[in-house]
Amino acid sequence: MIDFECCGPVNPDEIRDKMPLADELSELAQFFKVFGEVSRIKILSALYIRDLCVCDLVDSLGMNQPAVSHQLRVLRSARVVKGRKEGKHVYYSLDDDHVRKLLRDGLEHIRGGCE
Amino acid sequence: MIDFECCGPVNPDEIRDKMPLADELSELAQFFKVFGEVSRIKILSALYIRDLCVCDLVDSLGMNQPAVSHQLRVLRSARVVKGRKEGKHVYYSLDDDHVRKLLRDGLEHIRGGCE
DNA sequence: ATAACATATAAACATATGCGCATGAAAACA
DNA sequence: TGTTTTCATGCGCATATGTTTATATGTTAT
Repeated sequence: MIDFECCGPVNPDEIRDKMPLADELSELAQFFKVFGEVSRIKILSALYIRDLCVCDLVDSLGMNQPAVSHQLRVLRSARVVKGRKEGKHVYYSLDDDHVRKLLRDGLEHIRGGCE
Repeated sequence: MIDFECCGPVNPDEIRDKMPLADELSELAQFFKVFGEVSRIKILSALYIRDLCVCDLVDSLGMNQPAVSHQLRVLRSARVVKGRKEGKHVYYSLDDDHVRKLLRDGLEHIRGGCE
């Protein structure tokens, strides 16, 4: 009877009660997922340097224009970047300092920051 | 001729030079990707409360045992959690305060933290 | 040693997602 | 108005990844 009955002094209900709501967890995962793709990280790290229009991103990153647009759409939906129209161009920028901070912290961490 | 020639006063080389190395970007994306899945976020948010063994996680989260083990493997590989063996059980915990901080910041953000 | 339990792993399947191609929409300019 | 430019979107394909089922590994207790 492989039933995996539990064991320790832990009450499952106690854990569940202390955890964030299911909706919040979904949203949180969705938020992190946006940062978890190389092409999007590339775009974000470029926008970290300065605001750029789509064609700038295409030229700087060596990606297809539709690919850039597609990922920008994902980033926009997640409110990670925002775009402003200037004439023919649409200039994109990181949405807020929170995003900036997250990118900086992430880099620090993988660069072997303090543990 | 759909060529998407560029435009602004931006030198593509300048952007590329200022960006992190390709390897770092890959690693960074990989790191964030680990947090970008509901099942993993669930596990992490449970471990945020206290160290737990696999069967505790199974009971608390209502996930399959192999599913939990599988995701723990991913988390372990990314050095996001670590496990210590105690008798029959393997107790898992968040790897370091960096992870803890990231989870807290993420939650703050999606809960409509200051912008 | 055998049985029971805790965890890890393997294989198969379903789903999600990124990319490339073609096209569409909107704006600037002739 | 027609053309060019810039960007967005829809579709199809290939791949990656999560979940489930079944099984293997390892540990404790009888």
